[in-house]
Amino acid sequence: MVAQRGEGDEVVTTTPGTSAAQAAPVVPEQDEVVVRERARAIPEAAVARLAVYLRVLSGMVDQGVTTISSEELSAAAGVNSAKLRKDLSYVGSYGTRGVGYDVEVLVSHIERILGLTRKHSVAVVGIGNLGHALANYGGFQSRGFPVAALFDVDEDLTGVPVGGIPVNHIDDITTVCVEREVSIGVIATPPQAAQAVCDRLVSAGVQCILNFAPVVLQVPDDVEVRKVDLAVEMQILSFHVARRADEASAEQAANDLINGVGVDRVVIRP
Amino acid sequence: MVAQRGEGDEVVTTTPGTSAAQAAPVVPEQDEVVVRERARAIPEAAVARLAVYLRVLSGMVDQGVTTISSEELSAAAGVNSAKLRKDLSYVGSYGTRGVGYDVEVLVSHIERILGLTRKHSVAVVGIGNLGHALANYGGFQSRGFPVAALFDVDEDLTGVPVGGIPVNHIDDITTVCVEREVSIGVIATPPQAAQAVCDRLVSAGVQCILNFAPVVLQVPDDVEVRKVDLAVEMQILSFHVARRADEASAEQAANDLINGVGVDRVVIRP
DNA sequence: CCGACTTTGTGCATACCTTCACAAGCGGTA
DNA sequence: TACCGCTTGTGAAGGTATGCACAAAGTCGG
Ligand SMILES: NC(=O)c1ccc[n+]([C@@H]2O[C@H](COP(=O)([O-])OP(=O)(O)OC[C@H]3O[C@@H](n4cnc5c(N)ncnc54)[C@H](O)[C@@H]3O)[C@@H](O)[C@H]2O)c1
Ligand SMILES: NC(=O)c1ccc[n+]([C@@H]2O[C@H](COP(=O)([O-])OP(=O)(O)OC[C@H]3O[C@@H](n4cnc5c(N)ncnc54)[C@H](O)[C@@H]3O)[C@@H](O)[C@H]2O)c1
Repeated sequence: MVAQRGEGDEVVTTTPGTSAAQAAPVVPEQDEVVVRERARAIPEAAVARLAVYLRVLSGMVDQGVTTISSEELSAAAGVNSAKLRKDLSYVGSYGTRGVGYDVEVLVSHIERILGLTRKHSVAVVGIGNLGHALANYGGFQSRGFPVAALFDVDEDLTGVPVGGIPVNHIDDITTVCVEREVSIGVIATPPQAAQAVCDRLVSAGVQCILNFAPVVLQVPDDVEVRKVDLAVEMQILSFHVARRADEASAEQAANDLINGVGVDRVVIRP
Repeated sequence: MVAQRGEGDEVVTTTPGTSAAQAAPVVPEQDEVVVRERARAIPEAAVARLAVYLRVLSGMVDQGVTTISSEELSAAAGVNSAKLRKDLSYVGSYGTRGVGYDVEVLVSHIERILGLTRKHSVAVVGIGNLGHALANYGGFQSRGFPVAALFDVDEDLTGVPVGGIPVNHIDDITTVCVEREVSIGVIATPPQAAQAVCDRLVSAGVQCILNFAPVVLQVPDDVEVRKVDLAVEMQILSFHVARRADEASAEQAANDLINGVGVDRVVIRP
């Protein structure tokens, strides 16, 4: 077991001399304060799933469901129920054995872990096809990610309101981002401009970036980038089509073989 | 070692009686034909990266680069070079020791593995904000994923050309998809409609789906779904913001502690 | 209050992925 | 040809994530 669970362990201190008591896997060195935080212990994959559970649970709340079992929730989220329970155990133990989880309690705890108790203002850069769609999309606002600023290099767009917010010129990015406390930057510019835009966002103090441009961004260690890359998604799907076709033709070939030789059955091994 | 590499091993057969020769990890049962295909052996994570390498390499071709080392390519793709070499080894051994990889050769082999030698026609369902952006996006066409059909339930849209293609009514989905050999369906409808649209795509024979609607789709085993979920991406970023803030405040608290007690240094353990 | 039943939380085995480290192989050079 | 330096390809190790299976812990009916 790696994760330290339980409510009051955000900060564990070991005053020099008084050590040795801890059942920690790593022995703290002499004269050292060990600060361990729960957050870091949650695997990234689990975080992504928690966000999905949260959405499913929100739907449940709307339907008036008050309690849900891991089996039901996992089915709705399309995952294995053991995995779901393990994911929830990172958040804490808020279920009742024999009953399940209280939906509202779970929602509030997942929200806390995901940091959704704070507001996260979003800036969209590049108000073209995609930028327009994003700016007009209501799904951000409603989930606690208000779009607070829009930027484009095109001067014809400057001042034009899109989705209720006037577009700013890219040159004002630092001032506006600081002023409106932007914490997430969304890049929807052509690929050529993406790295430059990213650099400007970073120097404006933005530490989280969602990138739609098909380029690999280079950023400092303290900046978190996530990319949405449709070409990659398509190609992964294409790979699966190809794999399926290969399998089918292999099976076909094997079956032909059977008809020639005297074999009983064909097994496709993983 | 699990992966069977080399060119001519797509179909390995063991005729009954003549077995025992194979150095396979699993002993084939009596009277059984074992068909093993290379494709399945490539980990999903590697496939996603191969798509990224492919794009970087395409850029290299345009710049006139003919040869590239794993070190250079991995830097450009933002991954560890050992990982890159292992990923490429799934594709085959096409590098030259002491030199690197021939860019064009690599491109063609990755394209082959990803199944990009075939054309994959795409249908977009739900021509709203996002659907318009997708239909107008040139990036699909240029990468071998022509948008071949658009669908919407809104009759005012029927027949209206978007990005050069007239919108069809959703009720014609089966006929049109079959006719135009659609192999990938993109769902850009409101969440409420997504599952129904998905079902219709599946019964039209579409086996690959890219879903933008924030719902978990239920599909048969032989259908591959990938989702693009902006809310989840945002929430993962939010989690990192929260984690960073926690770390900062923990360190702050610890430093305060130091000033009170007599401690030498603070270590934040992973 | 008890016992049957349900469901959580988690130890453990397994599978998967990443990273290191280095032998093998290749081109260039003398 | 023989050597040298560079880079690939890949065992092996380590780490992370997944899924099973079950004890622990609760509910609920009697
Ligand atoms: N449209 C889609 O559906 C879609 C899908 C997947 C990926 N993408 C990617 O998203 C990005 C945007 O796509 P799009 O179709 O909206 O393109 P677009 O050409 O319609 O819009 C790009 C916008 O960015 C602005 N821009 C250019 N340089 C800029 C800079 N330096 N600073 C600020 N703004 C700048 C342009 O003025 C324009 O308004 C591209 O990288 C594209 O590859 C788009
Ligand atoms: N707009 C964005 O930037 C954005 C971002 C992330 C996710 N999404 C998601 O993408 C989806 C579409 O978003 P949008 O902003 O384009 O919505 P939208 O309301 O602008 O467009 C939805 C379109 O789907 C059509 N539609 C509804 N029911 C349909 C059905 N049964 N069959 C076919 N078409 C149908 C509607 O007529 C409309 O044209 C939503 O699920 C949304 O959550 C959108």
